[in-house]
Amino acid sequence: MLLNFLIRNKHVIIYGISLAILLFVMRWLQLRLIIFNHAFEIYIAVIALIFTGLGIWLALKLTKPKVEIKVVEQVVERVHQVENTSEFKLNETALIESGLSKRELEVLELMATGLSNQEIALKLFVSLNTIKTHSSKVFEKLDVKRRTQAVEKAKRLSLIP
Amino acid sequence: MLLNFLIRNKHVIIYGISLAILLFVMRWLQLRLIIFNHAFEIYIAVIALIFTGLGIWLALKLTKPKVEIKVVEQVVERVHQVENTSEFKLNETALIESGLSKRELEVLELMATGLSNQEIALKLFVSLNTIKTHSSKVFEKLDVKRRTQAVEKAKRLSLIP
DNA sequence: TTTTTACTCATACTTTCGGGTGATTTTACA
DNA sequence: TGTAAAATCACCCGAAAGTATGAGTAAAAA
Repeated sequence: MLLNFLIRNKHVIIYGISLAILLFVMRWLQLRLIIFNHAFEIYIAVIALIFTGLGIWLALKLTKPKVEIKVVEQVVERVHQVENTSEFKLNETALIESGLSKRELEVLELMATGLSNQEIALKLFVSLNTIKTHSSKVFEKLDVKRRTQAVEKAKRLSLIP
Repeated sequence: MLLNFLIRNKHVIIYGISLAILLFVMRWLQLRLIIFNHAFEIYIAVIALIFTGLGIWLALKLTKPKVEIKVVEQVVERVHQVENTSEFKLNETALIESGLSKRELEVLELMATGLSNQEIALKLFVSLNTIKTHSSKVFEKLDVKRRTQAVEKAKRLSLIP
């Protein structure tokens, strides 16, 4: 349907509309900037910067991290706490068993670095509420109550370095 | 050296030069495009597109490639609770430098196990407020803002296992 | 002996966390 | 193409964490 089409191409449409609006604004701005010397160059530079930023934003937003987790075989369990010197080996088995999703693991990792939920949200380009949801699920899946416990347990299970 | 500097900032330099050239070309193009109606809009659109592309390229170029996790087969030996031969060596120097007192270090250690302030207070037979005071001092001395950061930093400094 | 330091505790206040609920949107897959 | 899981976001509310300030006490250092 048309509606479906519109929804599916939301990003593109928003992008197009933004571009149109920007063109209009720029056109309007030109009328009063034109009186200055080099206004044109400044104008172009501003546009270039804005759209470079937009491009970066687009790339970050639309790029999907192609992370795939495949399980072929599970052999044995047990964790070993080798005093790692720079060599961290993710315990795939424990990861699967924990049931953590990609995103949840990502949040957990950032959590372990000591970031607040707000900081994590900013880093991942999502809202604070989203991070709260993720972290809640992490706690649930790791069967802990606090982020400090989650980090401690995750390290013990070699889910994070 | 200068050469090194140039190489290291290759991307930025190329970007800057491209921008300059583009400005120049655009300026030149303007002279013959200006005669058409809406030439300006076309002009801007072209710039917008080019720089959007540039932004995308930049983002893709500067962003670390996405990771792909694959599990094929795990050969894990059973390590039976050899569970640390306790090879933790406290970094005395770092401890002195940090200026942490005995009690503060104690609180920090319990913190690292994921205990809440209330739990720590119960464990040490002191009031919650006392623990809050201690933890505040710990954060201050470690120059961090949150307990998760404190734990992370303390581990890095080998103040705790 | 005086001073300093560590430890203790309190009150008041702000911020962050975490639980609970519900909803929409993507994505993957059968 | 419909369904299930994952990801996103919102709002409320209570608990926990953290800040600021002040203060009393005991032990160590001067």
